[in-house]
Amino acid sequence: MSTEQAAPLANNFLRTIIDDDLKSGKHSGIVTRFPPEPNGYLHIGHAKSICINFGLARDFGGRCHLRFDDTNPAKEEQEYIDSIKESVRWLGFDWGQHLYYASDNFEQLYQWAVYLIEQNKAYVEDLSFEEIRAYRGTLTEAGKESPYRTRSVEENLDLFGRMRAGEFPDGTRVLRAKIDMASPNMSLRDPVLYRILHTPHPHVGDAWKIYPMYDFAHGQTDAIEGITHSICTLEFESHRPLYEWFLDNLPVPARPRQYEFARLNLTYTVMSKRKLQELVQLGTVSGWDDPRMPTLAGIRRRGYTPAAVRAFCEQIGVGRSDSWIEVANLEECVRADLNETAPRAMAVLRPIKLVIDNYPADQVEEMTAANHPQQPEMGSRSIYFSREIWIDADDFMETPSKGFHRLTVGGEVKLRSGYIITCTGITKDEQGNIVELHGEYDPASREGIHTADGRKVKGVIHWVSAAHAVTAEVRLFDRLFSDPNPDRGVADYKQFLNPASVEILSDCKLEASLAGAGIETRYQFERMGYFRQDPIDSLPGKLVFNRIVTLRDTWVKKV
RNA sequence: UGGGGCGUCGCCAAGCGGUAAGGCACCGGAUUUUGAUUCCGGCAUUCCCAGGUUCGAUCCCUGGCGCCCCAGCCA
Repeated sequence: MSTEQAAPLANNFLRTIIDDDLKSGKHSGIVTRFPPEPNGYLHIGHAKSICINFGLARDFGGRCHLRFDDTNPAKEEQEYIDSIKESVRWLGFDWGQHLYYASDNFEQLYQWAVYLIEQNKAYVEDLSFEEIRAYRGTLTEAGKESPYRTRSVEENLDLFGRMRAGEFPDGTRVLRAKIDMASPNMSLRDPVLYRILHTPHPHVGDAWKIYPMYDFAHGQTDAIEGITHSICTLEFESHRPLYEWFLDNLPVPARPRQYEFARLNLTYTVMSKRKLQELVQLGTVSGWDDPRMPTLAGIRRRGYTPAAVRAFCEQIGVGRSDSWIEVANLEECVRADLNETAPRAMAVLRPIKLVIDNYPADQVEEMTAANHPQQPEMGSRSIYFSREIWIDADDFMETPSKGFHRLTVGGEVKLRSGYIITCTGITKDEQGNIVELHGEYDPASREGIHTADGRKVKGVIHWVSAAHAVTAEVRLFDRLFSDPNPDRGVADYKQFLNPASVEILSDCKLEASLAGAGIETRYQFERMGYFRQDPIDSLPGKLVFNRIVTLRDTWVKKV
């Protein structure tokens, strides 16, 4: 009898490796880590890494650390440390007590550097930045050994100690590992271990004047924390031999392994921190949390749910081949989640008035509308019907195109949760613009979409009673770029910016129940998409809703 | 043309020598007071190409082709 898991997880190469390690007894449990450098805001690509690392730990009964890879104080700030923690928590993951900083290991790393010097495996380099580069050789030519490579252990120890003491200015010396200047792998040509930086550090203050490089810190930190599987992106693959060299040549307490996966690329967006930063600085977007940004702060503000982002990461899988995921995939995950959980409501975005001439001017009816058509347990709410209502301009066409089955003069349409109405005429101003529509309702049509004579009305549109409507601003977002791959080629990615990536509608008419909308509640404005109040700009007296994502629309595609 | 990787449906992705999972997209059709949802059905005789090994190859071998990464005192 086998005792297999009820819900088999999608397989991927990392799970296979872990499965094997657990079965062979190499490890009795796994420890992973998510190691961001606090030099910016996290984006959807980081979400993939977070889901992989925390997800693997969860699925295999291990643990995942949150570790700040803070080895370069010149780029790091407390603000980023805070935002990263917040984003990881928002995504739904918990590192428990396991919050670490690479910088908390600076003393140990320093001692290990001294150890390497004593083993004659590291030396202090006096060559300039330019000279080091020249000596390094090229991809096809071996490098040359530095004249300082043969310094005595004593001199190296003395110089390195003085580097730490702050005796030398920035850039004047570095500590290098003595490996192989002729290695075909560039990262093994005597890599720099430490550089002098008289810069205060966001976590350890001004305790240090020298800081370890990523390569000298990462693997050793993994070993100190007991990480079993150190998972990073593909571009670090060529660093793996160096990662292992340090573990082989230092008295580290454990032997972690590095594995690489393909980073996430999304169509219609740029992911590089540098470019996102530029968009913020140029004012192209309102900030790191602009709802159009692929940052976690941005999609969070827009209204994407953590569950949807997690589902997306699960769905795209993990592999080693460079991939470009279509944004439609992400959007579909958001719809799938919101369709289940979002209560329905009606909102008219581009209002046009419809006067129902045969409805008493002083009458108001209270009608009941289900909050979710497939989930009666979500209850219902009251909406009001009166003589004058708002309908969406897009739902009326004076000269309808073929296939249009919304309102047109002489045509009839069902008002969702209301009556069937017929449009009897249009009132226009001198310029010929439509001022208002006129119509008549069928008192016997509250239920269903059949007319008194048994015909079936094809169109159902949303509406809001003019006397009861709440006015709000609604922001509609589109993709930031109009090209599927703005990052491609040498051309400036900014030329692909979508000039219409945001549309602000300031006179939208919402049903009264929305006036008390909670800031966290996501609604489906029927037929218009999913919306939520902007957590920053929406105020009690001035409602502002963001459109999170549209509904699928098979009609616009046919037009 | 140094080294390291990758190449399975439009986009992802399982597959690990035994005769191509799944998701998204797309195309039908049903249900529907959201042109939404849901539901049913369709969607790779073929796995970059060419040889080879084998009874049998997407999986092994050889040779091509294409793409990505590496020459920061960034991570």
